[in-house]
Amino acid sequence: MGRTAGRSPEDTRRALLDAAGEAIRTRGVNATLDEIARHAGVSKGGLIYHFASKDELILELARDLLASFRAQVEGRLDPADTEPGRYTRAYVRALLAPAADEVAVRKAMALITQLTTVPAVAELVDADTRQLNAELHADGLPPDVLTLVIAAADGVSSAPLWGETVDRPAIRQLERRLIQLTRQPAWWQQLPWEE
Amino acid sequence: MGRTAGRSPEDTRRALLDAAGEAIRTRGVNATLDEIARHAGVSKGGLIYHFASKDELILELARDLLASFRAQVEGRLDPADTEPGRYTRAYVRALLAPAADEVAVRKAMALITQLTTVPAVAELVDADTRQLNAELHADGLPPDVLTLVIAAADGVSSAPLWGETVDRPAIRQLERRLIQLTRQPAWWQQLPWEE
DNA sequence: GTTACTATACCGACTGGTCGGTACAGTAAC
DNA sequence: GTTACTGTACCGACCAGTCGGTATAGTAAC
Repeated sequence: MGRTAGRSPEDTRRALLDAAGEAIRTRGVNATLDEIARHAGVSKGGLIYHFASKDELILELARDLLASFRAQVEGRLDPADTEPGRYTRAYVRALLAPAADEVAVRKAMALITQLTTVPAVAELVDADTRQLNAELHADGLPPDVLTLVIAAADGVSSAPLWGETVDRPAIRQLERRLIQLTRQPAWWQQLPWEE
Repeated sequence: MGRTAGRSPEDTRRALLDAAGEAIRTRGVNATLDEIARHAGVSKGGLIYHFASKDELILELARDLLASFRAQVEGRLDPADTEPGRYTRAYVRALLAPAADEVAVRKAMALITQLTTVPAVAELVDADTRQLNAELHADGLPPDVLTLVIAAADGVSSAPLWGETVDRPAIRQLERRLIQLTRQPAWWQQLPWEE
């Protein structure tokens, strides 16, 4: 048999990556190739046609996730915003914003942690993190404020790892406050010091 | 052969749990029983003697990690501190303090995320998180301040997941500021609102 | 406009190795 | 004699990767 449905190879590839993500997120990296393939409406042979090995599939999935996260951040840059901290604000929005793809972004975090068992992926993630951090630190905010804002954003995005579902309104408020902080870094730095 | 070294069964059990943690942290849940056993200086048969199955070993490891984290938090409760937010402060200290076991606590986070691929562990973690959250919310702090403090602490502890090593001084400062915040929640709530 | 051929995009049966778990006989410490 | 193992041998399941086959689209000579 050949191309049965009117689906383009690129669509199949996409479907395979999505299916792999879904499967690995729930079942871990021991998710079967067969399982992934079938979930994408393809046979195992078809999967292998697109991705030579399981490791390659996983590596490609990792690349895809990192790239899409980058795109999320970049997409949330405010063109009208030229003040220091604009990139940090986009970062916060990407991690906290309750858009339709918010779930996707945050679930991706949980997924990546699974993928890092493949050494090549671990390196990839490490390099990407370093790069992202460098960009954030070149954003013009005082380091101590940046540390807080990044930590808070990361914390919220890591919450689903523990199965917890944080309530939306609280996150929205936190988002607004964090962004406000990047505009008034002095506020945080002037927290009165007792003792 | 029999008991070769003068090691108590409890020590062997401990060694097995530690070895399992180390192996799974680096190689994922597909780490071999044989591998784990040898790393603990025990044969595979010896491992099975203590843990009937791999799932049981993993489940026990998860229990151990959760319990030791609880112990960490409890151990950092200040007996002289009776103000609202005392439990939250212990939580922050447990996650951010640069003690000798700090690395252990934070690495444990990365490990647990691996273990959650076993459904029973996922439930366990979920239940534990819910409980912990309930205790934190019953700590007398305003919810919005609590959200920030928890998120920031979680964020720092999740950083090693991405391979990044955050610099100590920055974390120490953040720790002090977060604890300060729990003592002056109004400060955060009075962050001026422009726009 | 039919024939011939090629490239693409798969299918699915099979294989070879890996790994969890079992079984058991022996053995050293307590 | 019980506990706490060692060491070996083995079974069965599962699974990644291989491979021969197949359907379809495109191309191009005639």
